[in-house]
Amino acid sequence: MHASPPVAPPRPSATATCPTCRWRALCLPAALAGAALDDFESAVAVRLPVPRHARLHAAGAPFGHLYAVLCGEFKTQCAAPAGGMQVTAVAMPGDLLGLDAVAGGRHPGEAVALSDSVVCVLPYPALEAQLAREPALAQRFRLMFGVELARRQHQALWLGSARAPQRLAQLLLDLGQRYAERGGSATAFHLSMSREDIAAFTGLTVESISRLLSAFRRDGLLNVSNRDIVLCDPARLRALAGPPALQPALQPPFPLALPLALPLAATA
Amino acid sequence: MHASPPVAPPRPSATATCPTCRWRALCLPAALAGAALDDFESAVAVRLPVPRHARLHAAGAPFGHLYAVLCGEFKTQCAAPAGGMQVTAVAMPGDLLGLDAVAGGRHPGEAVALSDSVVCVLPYPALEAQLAREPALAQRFRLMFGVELARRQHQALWLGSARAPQRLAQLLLDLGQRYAERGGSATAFHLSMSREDIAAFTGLTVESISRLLSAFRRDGLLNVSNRDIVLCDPARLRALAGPPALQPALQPPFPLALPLALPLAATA
DNA sequence: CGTGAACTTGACAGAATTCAAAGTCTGTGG
DNA sequence: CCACAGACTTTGAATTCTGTCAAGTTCACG
Repeated sequence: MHASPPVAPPRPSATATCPTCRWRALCLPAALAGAALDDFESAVAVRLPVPRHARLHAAGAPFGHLYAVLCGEFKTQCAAPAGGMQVTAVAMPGDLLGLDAVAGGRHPGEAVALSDSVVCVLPYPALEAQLAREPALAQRFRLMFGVELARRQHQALWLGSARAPQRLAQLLLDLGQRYAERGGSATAFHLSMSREDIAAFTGLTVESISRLLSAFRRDGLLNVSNRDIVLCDPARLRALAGPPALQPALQPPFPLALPLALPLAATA
Repeated sequence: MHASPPVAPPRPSATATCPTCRWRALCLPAALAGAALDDFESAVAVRLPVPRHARLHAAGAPFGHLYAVLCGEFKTQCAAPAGGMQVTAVAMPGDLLGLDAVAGGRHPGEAVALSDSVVCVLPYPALEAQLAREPALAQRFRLMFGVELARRQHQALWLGSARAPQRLAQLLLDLGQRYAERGGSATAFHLSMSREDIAAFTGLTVESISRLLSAFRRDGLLNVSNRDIVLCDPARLRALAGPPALQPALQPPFPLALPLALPLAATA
């Protein structure tokens, strides 16, 4: 039992295609259909299996492709000032990897598979060409960029202002929500991250994570055995975690009707 | 003496236009010229003065426009779980405000002017229309999105893994670098943020900031009197701060020549 | 010149890390 | 199938860092 969404097929093999992909609605080609979708499919030249613990790309590697997670999970991590690795993101099926390299021309961190995974390789120059041809695709791309940005911002929010228990609660709820979006359970799932990964993501130490999980269990908030976790009291966990990230409206792209009202409240 | 880059004109009044704008190379229309630039200029319907401490938009406000900072500085802040405000970003001339709202359809936080400022209001629907017509503009937009994403990621990195002195050093160096990019000094500038803002940005308390500034001064790293700061020993400060964010290559968009090499290093 | 906000400094308490050790799981090879 | 080695996880002190509380000081503005 490895794959995280319990319902997921054990290995949607490297022969999948966008038109039939289970995760298309979450992914970049969500906005496409017909010929445009076929075009996109042929631009996605390669489906690349990445075994657990293998590195999809190194830190500092030149940016050539974006990757769409087809199956499995990834972490991206950067060398932290203090010597360790800071995990900056966790990617699930449908998520895009490599957006943080668009600006710099190289990947700021490395991406490592947390479980046996498959990615779709999107050569960026080819993708850009298609973005220029397909406004709907370009819009979708901006939306996914925006989701990623909002996610990082929210992450910076709680990394900066939340204490240890809030941070862990935030992570667990976020994982659960994302599993739920993918057809799994929001309250019972398998942790693909080790305690060390969780620590590196929350900005805490392994020991703190372990202690917190024990404390949460004592308080009846969750049940955890090895890497299988059940959130028994999501409501209380949410209360503990504080305000959630505001939900990205992934479906409705943009309603074109906005009066140019310019409220300017002075706060003096 | 308010404006941050000492060289800047005191008030590039609301009559400026993109073709003559001092910050165009840093801003969205950097890639445009001629008729396309004029088109963009006419889409930027309004230049809006925002007095110090006034709010450009509220938290949770529906997303209608992006804002380009023409003059002055802004902070964006969100309500933190613990009750206070967490400052999530500082925007300077040429920067875009509101990108974090593209995905959610509403602004996750509020934007407040740190000094008397002027913004260019970009109605997002009109901008999207133009992005569809002008691939160069769209590419530039993605680049700025990417810079913002990389910035947040780097921020999350040090918020998660750095101790208090590193965090403050990181902020001061980042501010200096951005002033330098705008024609000011990287080592001597005016802090438009209050100690409270600095604390809310670094995830520390006002008292810690104050103590750290004093300690840095004792160590000969900097000189600070009120809000005027001079970084005396940038090298040592950099060493203290740890690895900097990798520099976004803002000028060269993308070299179109990338072999599809797929290295797959196992880290077992 | 006075008032209030912003900033600085000190003493103390609490939170989280560090150091240290024991316990548990996983996968390998017999 | 079982035993073993190494990695991962848990738990327990002691230490360090940062926040909290409580002054006092300086600065900006009327």
